[in-house]
Amino acid sequence: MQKKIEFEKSSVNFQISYKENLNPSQLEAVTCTKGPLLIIAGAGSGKTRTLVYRVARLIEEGVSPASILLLTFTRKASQEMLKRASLLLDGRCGKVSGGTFHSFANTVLGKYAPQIGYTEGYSIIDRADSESLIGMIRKEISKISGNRSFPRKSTLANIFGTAVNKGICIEETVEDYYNHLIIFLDEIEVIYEKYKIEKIRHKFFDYDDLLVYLLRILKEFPDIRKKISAKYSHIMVDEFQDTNKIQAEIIYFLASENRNIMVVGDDSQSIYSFRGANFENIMTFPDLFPGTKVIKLEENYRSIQPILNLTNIMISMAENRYPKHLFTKIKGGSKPLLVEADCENSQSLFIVNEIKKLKKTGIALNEIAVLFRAGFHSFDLELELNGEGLPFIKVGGFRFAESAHIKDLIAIIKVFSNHRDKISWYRILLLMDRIGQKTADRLYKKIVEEKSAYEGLTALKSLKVWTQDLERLWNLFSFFNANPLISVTQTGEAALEYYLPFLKSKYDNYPKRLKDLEQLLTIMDRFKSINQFLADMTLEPPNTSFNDSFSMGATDNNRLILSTIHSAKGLEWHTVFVIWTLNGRFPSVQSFRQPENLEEELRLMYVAATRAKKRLFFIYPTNIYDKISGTFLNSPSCFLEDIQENALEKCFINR
DNA sequence: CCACACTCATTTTTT
DNA sequence: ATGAGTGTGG
Repeated sequence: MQKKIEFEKSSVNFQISYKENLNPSQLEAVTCTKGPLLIIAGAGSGKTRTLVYRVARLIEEGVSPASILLLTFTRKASQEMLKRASLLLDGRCGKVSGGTFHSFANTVLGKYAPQIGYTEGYSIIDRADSESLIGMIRKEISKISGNRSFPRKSTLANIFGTAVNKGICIEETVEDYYNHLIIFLDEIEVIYEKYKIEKIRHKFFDYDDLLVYLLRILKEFPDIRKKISAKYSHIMVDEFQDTNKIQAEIIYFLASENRNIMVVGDDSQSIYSFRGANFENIMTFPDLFPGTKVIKLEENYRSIQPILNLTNIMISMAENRYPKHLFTKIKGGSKPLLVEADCENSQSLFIVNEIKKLKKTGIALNEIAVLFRAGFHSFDLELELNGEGLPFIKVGGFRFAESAHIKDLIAIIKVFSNHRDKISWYRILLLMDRIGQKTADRLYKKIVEEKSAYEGLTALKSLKVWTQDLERLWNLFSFFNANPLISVTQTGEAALEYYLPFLKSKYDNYPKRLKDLEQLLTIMDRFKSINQFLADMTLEPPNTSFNDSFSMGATDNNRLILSTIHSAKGLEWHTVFVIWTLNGRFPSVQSFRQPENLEEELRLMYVAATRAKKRLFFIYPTNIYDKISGTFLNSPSCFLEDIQENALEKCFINR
């Protein structure tokens, strides 16, 4: 300690006064810039602040920005941090390499994919694409079909994802997590093998592949590993509790040369185990990197004490591996409130009412959030908010990029970029009249024989099925062909012109969808190349749906936030409403079966509660009929029911 | 071979 | 409310 202070005084003159802006633990985390470091950061303990200051500190110490790697959960998070660091220090911070594991993998693979046989580039497929590919294989295989209970393509995708992310085989996955499907094990395995082959044939990477292949390159090519890991002298990983085994291994190899690796996480906030995240990663980190220094951040700067009292009780119900006790210096405030409503609509009305009251006391709408377990939980509330003219923005749940019309338009652009893309061709062809499965199949086979989409389409001209739709598509591609230098947006505009008739005939709410597509065109404006746009769309799809019936123009950023809890990670608001805290819904009925699932639900509730700065409400409707169990759900979430009145106030409301 | 209408089962969370 | 499978008619 003594030494460090002298060092700070003598050798470098820092622009920023770290000591005045950070508490002792934070300061230690920021100034310890050599060797492996594990930060256990409780909710609201200034984790982001610490990362931001550490970036600035490293740069002030003379580390080149490009050799700092900041891996975060979403790209928005890293951009936000680097922006804050830039404000703190200067523009150099913006040059730090930052992003998600997936986008980082994409950058590396862009350079080294030829090493693993992907010589002519690749496309990244999102979840929906990978499901359609699986669906095609599934159809071929299930001539045995007629069996209704054969798993759907989405279930199959889940099984495959779980297997990869947990690093276990299909058999084990089915046994452990999908035991009711064990009778189909053979078929599932066949489909999986075919899926892998198809991906390679089409040069597709799904989300998991990005990580898998990155790891493979790091593992199997020591010279490349050396090069990459030497490049990044300092690595920081945020939300480490939500990384999986593959990601932990990637970290291990990336840090192999310099060993200046800092990971930040909170085992109590691990909420992604369904995706293979393993908070054991936090526990085993010190074994992976001997000599790891562990620092705990326990002072909470976000919430008032009454909220912390409650969340401390909640998390004490979990098996806590790194025990911590959060405290705050923020005084006063009122106890969290648990509200029973007699039906879903009175739950919504209660919230609308409270929001109106808060507005009157001067709280901005964007300082208020309503959080829920699943995307559809907010439907009734959305109607009510629309009726009241309260503007809101919804984050999480159904995604903009996954809606059919967006995917349709993107499919056109995709086959332009990669004319072998089977998934997209099917999408485009099946839109057309008189073309179904079989014809699409035939046409696709002919198209891939040619060198480009344009030539492929030209080759179809002689066929009987040549229709007006195909003629129009051919026109579009000959336009692309004749104008190779048009911008991304111009490409999109031309594609939209082609697509418009389909949009009109397919959807009766087409003006609304057209607005989405126009929105997409403005997004495209930011990109220099089509491939960059496509990669970005899949790696970081816009996560809000434009529920803009009441967008109200200019007040854009002053809107109420509706969000899934997963999407609310890391954020905070003055007031938080958690809805549907009904036993059987949250925790969900399914999670009662396995204790570890139940525990994850508890952590999820903990994450929701710790988002609140000043006021916290839990609301649940009663008398909800549950089809699965055939009973009526009436009690509050078991995570809240037994908490005493001195930590949680309770009340009832009726319409 | 395709379109359309009907049935049954199914509902998290996301890069 | 939505998707996937089935059956029928063009």
